[in-house]
Amino acid sequence: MSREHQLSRRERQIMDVLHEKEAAAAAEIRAALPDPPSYSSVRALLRILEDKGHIKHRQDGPRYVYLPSISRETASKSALKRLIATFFQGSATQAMAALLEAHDTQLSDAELNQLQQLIKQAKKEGR
Amino acid sequence: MSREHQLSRRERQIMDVLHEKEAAAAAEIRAALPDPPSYSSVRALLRILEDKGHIKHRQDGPRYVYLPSISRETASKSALKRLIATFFQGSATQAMAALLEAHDTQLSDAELNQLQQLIKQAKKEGR
DNA sequence: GGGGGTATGCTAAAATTTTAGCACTTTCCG
DNA sequence: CGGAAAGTGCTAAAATTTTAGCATACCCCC
Repeated sequence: MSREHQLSRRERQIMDVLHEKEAAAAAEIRAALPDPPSYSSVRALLRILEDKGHIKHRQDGPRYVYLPSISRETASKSALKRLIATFFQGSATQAMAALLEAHDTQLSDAELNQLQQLIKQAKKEGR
Repeated sequence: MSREHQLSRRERQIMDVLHEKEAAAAAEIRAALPDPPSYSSVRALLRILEDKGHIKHRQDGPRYVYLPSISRETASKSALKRLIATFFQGSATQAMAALLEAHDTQLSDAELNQLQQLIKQAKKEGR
C-alpha cells in the first residue's frame, strides 16, 4: 500500500517536485514549491524525508542533489493505481477513456497510432 | 490549478474516500480512513472541508451525507493531469502506455476492443 | 412520554508540521 | 591568498493540523 498519503503537505509537494525532475538540489526544489518557504525550511524537510526513507541524496560537486528513493516508474505505477481506484472504480479502461476524451489531452495521430500498436500487442500477449 | 496539494494529510484522505464513494456519512468515512481517529475528529475535519468549500452535505434522513463539491469527472481529470505532469512529462500517451504495460492492470479482450474503438473515434474527430 | 442510541456543533488541548535562525564548513574567484 | 557566497546541520519557536470531550438535539419504539 502506498504510503504517499501519509505524507504531510509539504513533504508531498517536495516529492512531487522530485518525481517530476527526477533529481534536484535544495534551491531548485525550493523554487519549484508553491509558496516557497525559506531555504532553511526546505532543507529541514529534505532531511526529514531522507530520514523517513523517501528520498536519498548524492553529492554533486559542492552541493547535494536529492532524488526519490524509488524509481519514477515504480512510483508512477503506484500513483496510477491509486488514482484509478479513487476515481475509476479500479478500471484502467475507464481511466484511459477519460484520457482520450479530455479536451486538452491533444493527442497527435502519431501518438494514436502508437497506442493502437500497444493495444494490439497487449492483445497478442493475452493480458 | 488544483488545490488538492494544499490539503492537509487527513483532509486529503477524506477527499479520497469521498471521491471513491461519491458520497458518505461521517461514520462510513471514518471506517474508510487509514488509522481512523475518533468520530468526533472526523466530524471536525468534515466541517473544515466544508468551510473551505471542498465538500458539501445533504441531509439524509437522520444524518448528513457528505460529497465532494466538484464532480468526480472534473476531479478525476484534474488529478490525471497532475499525475501525468508529475510522472510522464505531460504526455498522456506515455501514461496510457504505462497502464497497458502494468501487470496487474488485467485488461480483458473486450476492454481492449473498447479502447480500440475509442482511439478510432479520436482519430476521426481529429484530436 | 421517556430513555437509549445516534446525530451534530463547538471548543480547547495535544501533536505534528512548518518555519527560520544560527554556527560552521566548503567553494569560488578577484 | 582572503573574503564573499553558498552549502550543510542542528535547534527551537510558530503555526497548523489533528484530536477528543462535552453539551445538546433528534429519532425510534417500548
